[in-house]
Amino acid sequence: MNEVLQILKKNSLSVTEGRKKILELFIASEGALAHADIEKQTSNNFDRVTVYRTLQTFVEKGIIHQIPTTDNSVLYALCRHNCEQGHHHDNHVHFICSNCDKTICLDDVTVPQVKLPEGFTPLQSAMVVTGICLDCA
Amino acid sequence: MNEVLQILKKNSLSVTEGRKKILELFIASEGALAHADIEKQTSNNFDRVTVYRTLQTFVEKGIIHQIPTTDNSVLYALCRHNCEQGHHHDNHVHFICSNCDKTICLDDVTVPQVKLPEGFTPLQSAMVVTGICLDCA
DNA sequence: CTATTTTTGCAATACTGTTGCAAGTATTTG
DNA sequence: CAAATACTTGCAACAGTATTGCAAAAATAG
Repeated sequence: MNEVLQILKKNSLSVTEGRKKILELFIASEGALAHADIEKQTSNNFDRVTVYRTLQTFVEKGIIHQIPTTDNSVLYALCRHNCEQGHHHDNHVHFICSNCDKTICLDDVTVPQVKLPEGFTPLQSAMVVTGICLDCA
Repeated sequence: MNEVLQILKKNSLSVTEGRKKILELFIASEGALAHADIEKQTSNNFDRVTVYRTLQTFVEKGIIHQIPTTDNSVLYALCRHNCEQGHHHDNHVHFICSNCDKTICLDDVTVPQVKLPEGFTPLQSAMVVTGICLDCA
């Protein structure tokens, strides 16, 4: 409960109902959340615009990070390993369960380096693995 | 030119203007294409719906594959290494240039295997690397 | 060339995301 | 603690993106 306040303060964000609620959702949820999930789970207590802006703010502050998908949706997840200043978000692997459709951050699995062809300079890498998760096994 | 017909026949698809044109676009383009690119480059000769349906059909047949991104757009690219039946699409690395914004399939760079925590079974892996490409170096 | 199957385009609809601005809420400071 | 300031929210309007049903048109099979 206090965790939420700490995070907001630490990032010099005003403490508002919306931000508290949305942060709590992320903390409570195991996996990643899409914008639509959040709207549903807050029972439309907040304006769509507010949710968009809150997510954007959280991404900028490095509180959450975005996960790439192939289905035209963007997923968001908490940065657990207290990443600083919005850097280093993408160095863990994301797992999407094809059974329960949950997206899980494998915080302990780092994205391996790959050898790129001559002339390509890597800056950031993202990796998404699809398969069957722990709960569905 | 004939390549296009071959591909369509091989997948038992009717040969139509739209499909031919869109396939030609993919063959001509080095990188990946978004739905919007295709609409622009066909000068709106085809209905938006037709483009959507064509892309969907091509994905189902395994002619093209989707590339995950974090900005709510889906990119499509040709499967070069004649993947069969829609399998094995995601085993090469995709590169997005942060300078020119092109997305390039690195067909020769395969996605490395990662060790997942106990209980997770991988089926498919996708990897996207962001950085500076050959042309922008 | 005709019959059948497949694909297209239109219309309607729904979802997703963004911006400006006024009103409201949170924080700062004296 | 109250007033001043700064920040956040909600509304309205808008733009872009994606989906579905159905009738017309085109492609393929016989």
